[in-house]
Amino acid sequence: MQPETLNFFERVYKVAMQIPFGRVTSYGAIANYLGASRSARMVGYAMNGSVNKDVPAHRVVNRKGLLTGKQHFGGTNLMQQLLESEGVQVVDHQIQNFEKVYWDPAKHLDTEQT
DNA sequence: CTCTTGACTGAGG
DNA sequence: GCCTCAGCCAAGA
Repeated sequence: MQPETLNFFERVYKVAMQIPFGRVTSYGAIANYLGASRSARMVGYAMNGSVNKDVPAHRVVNRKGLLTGKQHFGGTNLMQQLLESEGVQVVDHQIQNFEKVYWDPAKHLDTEQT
């Protein structure tokens, strides 16, 4: 279990940082992994401060594979370029082969996270 | 304590 | 298949 000493945001950061290279996930997936499947919005909200951290927020998109948060990356196509740099094809803010690059933390990670 | 906001999701038209 | 409405939940003022 996660120690409540860490805020909801901190938990999101940890999971996001564990996203493998060239892979992406959805807010709901992270929220579900944290046991807060209803708090998907909170995940994105938390990412707001993750930009300045070691959290690859660009690997986190909504359930449609759309780069909804690209706006928060400076208002440019930075987020898209970052994903393409990792081998993720992105067209018009939308991830191609989303099912292939999709990565579910609850499915690949364990309950333990350092 | 109450109200507002938000990088979401699912259901309905 | 696209658009709109409502629900959920945590943090900040």
